[in-house]
This record gives sequence, C-alpha cells and structure tokens, in this order.
Amino acid sequence: LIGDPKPGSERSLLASTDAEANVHLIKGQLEHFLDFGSRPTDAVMVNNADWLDTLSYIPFLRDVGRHFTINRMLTFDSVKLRLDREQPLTFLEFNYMILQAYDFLELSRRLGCKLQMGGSDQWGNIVNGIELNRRIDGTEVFGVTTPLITKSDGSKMGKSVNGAIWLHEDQLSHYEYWQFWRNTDDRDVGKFLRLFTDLPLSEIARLETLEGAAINDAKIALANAATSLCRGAQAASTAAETARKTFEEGASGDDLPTFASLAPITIIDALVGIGFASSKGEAKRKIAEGAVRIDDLIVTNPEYIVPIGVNPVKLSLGKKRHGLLVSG
RNA sequence: GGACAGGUGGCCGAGUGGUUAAAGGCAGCAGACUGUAAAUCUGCCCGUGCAAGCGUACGCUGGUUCGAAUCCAGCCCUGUCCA
Repeated sequence: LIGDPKPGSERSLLASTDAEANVHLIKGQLEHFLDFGSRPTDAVMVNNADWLDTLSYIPFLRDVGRHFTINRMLTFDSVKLRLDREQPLTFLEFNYMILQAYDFLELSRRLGCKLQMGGSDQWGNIVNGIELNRRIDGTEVFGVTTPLITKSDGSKMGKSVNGAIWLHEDQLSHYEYWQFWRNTDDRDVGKFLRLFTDLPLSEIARLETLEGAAINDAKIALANAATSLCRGAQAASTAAETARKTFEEGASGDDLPTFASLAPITIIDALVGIGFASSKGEAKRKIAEGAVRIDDLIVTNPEYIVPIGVNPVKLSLGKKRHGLLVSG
C-alpha cells in the first residue's frame, strides 16, 4: 500500500482491495516460473501486511527508526532525484525504504530469509535491510542486485514505458507477445536469449553468430522460447504458425487479433474497432498515408465498406500489424 | 503563518491580450529504404466532420474585454527561504 518513490511524481494510493486483487494476479503470473507448494524447496508468497498492519508508530520509531539517519536517507537516488528536480516527495513515500528494510528483518526472523534480490534501483533499499538485520538482530544477510534490463536504444524494459511487454494475456495476446520478441533489435538478441529463455548456452552461442538476414532465425528462436516459458508451448507454436502464415505466405493465421461485426462496416470503424487506431481521425490519416490494406490491397477510400462474410477479411495497418475481421 | 517563484498537450519546455489547437524537443504511429532489425529521410500526432466548421483544452472558480493560456480577484497545489 506504500510504494517506492517514482522518479516522476507521487504514486496514486491503491485501495487495499485493489492491492489484494493485484496480489492474486501476480501470484498467477509467477506460477509460470515457480512452484508454490508445500515441499521444503517450494516457493512461498507472504504478505507484508501480516506484520506491517499491526505496527505501532511509537514503538516502531524507537526500535527501528533510530537506526536510520535522515542524512543517509537523503543520499539515496530515489529520494535525491526528486529533491534535485524540485519535485515533491511526501513523508509517506520517504518512509518506503524504512519499511522495505523492516520487511527484510521480518523475513529473516520468520522464515530465515537470507537473501534479497532486486533490480539495481533497489540497491539502497536492500542495503538498508541488510544493515537493519545486523544492527538489531546481529544476523548476517545478503543482497544481490541485477542491472535493470535496457534495450540497445537505451530505453528501459519497464511496465511504465510505452510498448510495454505484458506477462498477462489480458493485456497482450499470445500472438502480440510473440511478435514483441520477434521484433527484437539485432543488438539485443543475444542478451535476451540468455535472460529470457532457458535454451542451452551452446545453442545461444550458435544463434548469436548469425548475421544479416539470418539473424531472423535467432529472433524466431527467441520468440518461441520466451513465449513458451511465459505463455506455454501451445501458445508459442500457434503464434509462430500464425506469424509464419501471415508474414511468409501472405495468408493469415487464426491467432491474429480479430474484430467481430454482424454487418459490413466502414474501414474506419474497423480500424478503430480492432484497435489499430485510437480515433476515427487517426484512422482517416492512416488511410490517407496509404498504410491500410484489406486482404493486402491498399485502401485509399475512407468511405470503403468492408464486406463481412463467411471468410475472415484480413485488415492490415502498416507492414507489421495484421488482424482479422470476422462475422459475429 | 510570512516572502518569493511556479502549475501549459503522454513527458520536457516556449509562449504575457487577437494571425494560438498553442513554437521546439522527446516518446509514439505511418511512408521510403531493409531482414517483421538498426540508422537515416519524409509525413502525421485533442475529438468530431468530406469540408467550411463545431466542440473541448493551458491548476480551480469567478471577473475585465468585442476577444484571455496571456490582465484582475479568490481558492487549491508545489518549490525555495523565513517563522
């Protein structure tokens, strides 16, 4: 219910019911990668509300707060950035690092947790937790941080940046997820293969040597492996097959995004309906730019009516975005 | 509580009475070139409409004016310094 200070602005506060719903969703996603069972080596997911909710302010300040100096807290990046930019930082946000440090203390006490891992932006928070354990309990715990994953163009692979890559199908279909990896920048292919797939390193080494047009094979391997891992093998092969049909044969696969209509509709409504354009105006502009095709024929007439029949109609925006218009 | 500075489109940031749907940059989308890559060049980038236009928009609410992002008043919010 309290988040890390974001660089830009204050976080909006989540209602506790929303936070709870998020917990379930996150667990669902993690289950693709971890086993939450009862065996000794299985993963456990805990809720820090279990200990944070019952904290009393004054005892907490006396026991934990005295181990933190403001001087030090002000030097952490998340805080410093806000202050340097003359942006507001509320006391609520300022407290986040203390609470995260305290979480580590509780995890160590309750579950014998010895290691905290996170992105490099969590460095300060993790170090605070390590020190807190040492100062209060005299226990030795550890932290590991990894560099934030960036693309070769310098942009972060975060959920807040545009073109976010969503783990959950509701946010991004299997096909689009596959396409994300398929469209990886050449320079990132090797890195992503290592980070996001469990392919043998020898195989990755081989794929990395591909150059020129052949590097596309490596991208396909990346897309297949990454999609299998997160979305399942079935989803990966369907997406791959759809992509193959669509891009290599000029046909269309059934995993493409679809938009259903009962009656023939205008090309503009079709573009908006399927999500290729966010407004009618944008749809018109794209038509004027010659970017819109129906069954691979460029549509120049904004009044064009798309026939909706038994067979799906392929609607394309640009070279990469394809979808199907179906009856229904 | 006081003094000063500020709140502009997804973000950054110009703009101090009309020619401002608001310069420029970033991000994004499309076209050309390619390999469903990058770089580069070009176009687009509030909504609606075929269009003229209309609607909405520069923290909020009022006011002045033929006309306000721009002037005035009150309020809200932020920063810096002071108490």
